[in-house]
Amino acid sequence: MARKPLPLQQINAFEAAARHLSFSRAAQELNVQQPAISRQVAALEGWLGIALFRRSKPRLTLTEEGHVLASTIANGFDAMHAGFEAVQSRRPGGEIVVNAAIGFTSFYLLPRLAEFQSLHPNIKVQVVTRDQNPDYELSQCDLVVVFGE
Amino acid sequence: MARKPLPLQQINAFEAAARHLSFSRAAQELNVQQPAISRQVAALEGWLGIALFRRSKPRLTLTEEGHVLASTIANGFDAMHAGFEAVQSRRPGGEIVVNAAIGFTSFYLLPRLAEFQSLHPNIKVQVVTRDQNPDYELSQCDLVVVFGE
DNA sequence: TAAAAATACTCCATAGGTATTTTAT
DNA sequence: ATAAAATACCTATGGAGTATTTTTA
Repeated sequence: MARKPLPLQQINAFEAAARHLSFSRAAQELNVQQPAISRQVAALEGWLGIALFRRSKPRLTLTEEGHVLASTIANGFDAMHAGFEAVQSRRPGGEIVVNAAIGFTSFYLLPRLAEFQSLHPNIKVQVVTRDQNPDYELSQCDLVVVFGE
Repeated sequence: MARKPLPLQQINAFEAAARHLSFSRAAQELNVQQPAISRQVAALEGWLGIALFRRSKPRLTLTEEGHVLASTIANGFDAMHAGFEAVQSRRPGGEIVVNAAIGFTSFYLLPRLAEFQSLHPNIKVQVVTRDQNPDYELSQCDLVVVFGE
């Protein structure tokens, strides 16, 4: 069940460097200096015991192994990006108006509201207590809590 | 061409926590303390503005969004693991014969050999100490360590 | 000789550790 | 009562920055 830990920082640097075929430009993209990329990539290569780039002019080129690794890492990143997209797109927004008696509100609703809010931070919940707002248009509420009848 | 940066550390912590459904056990797996996981996951949730876990006893449970994210991240990690497998499987095998003085061997070489071996399990390293094998054919060695001239 | 990468060195911010409190059952 | 997560506070190490050297076309 346990996974071998992935050297994620190094992977990150390598992924950018592989896309740009340039440590300097990769550094720009990640908002760091060129030596940072150089070191992370070197560390990854050292760890693997495999050269991932050919340091030859006029531009960097990927070795065979570098190619393989770069494309699978790209797939991995794509998968994760897609996951974030999916999660963030299903964030429901909007507002809910709940109408309930004051007792039910204080003893049941409010204690549970915090958790709900932390679960759905961008849903606005407005609680209208019937006792204090007797004239409130029930038709404007999304949820009305009634006991007995 | 540039990608949005992924919060990889947080993702890593979350991935382990999601698999174990426990911050404490995730911490064990990653060889850190429980608060580290707690903070990384909290940071990720804060960043997304979405709760990924329901902190309820007897065990942690994933929210809907947590589920989605966990499985896509798992896919991403799988892809990367596969990439490393692929690259490492084409690692060179074979045998290296190292010739060195006994002092250097015991104080420098041997302490580092274990790590090298775990990194390259299919490279056989044979260490020949000069002192104890004075007649060994140096030409049969792949690496001879010499100090002074 | 010019460009990009590697290296040497210093330093600091980010994580992580320890101790403790809070929470939920 | 207990087991796990959250919080507070401190520390330290990994990784970044600057300056410089090396490489190679």
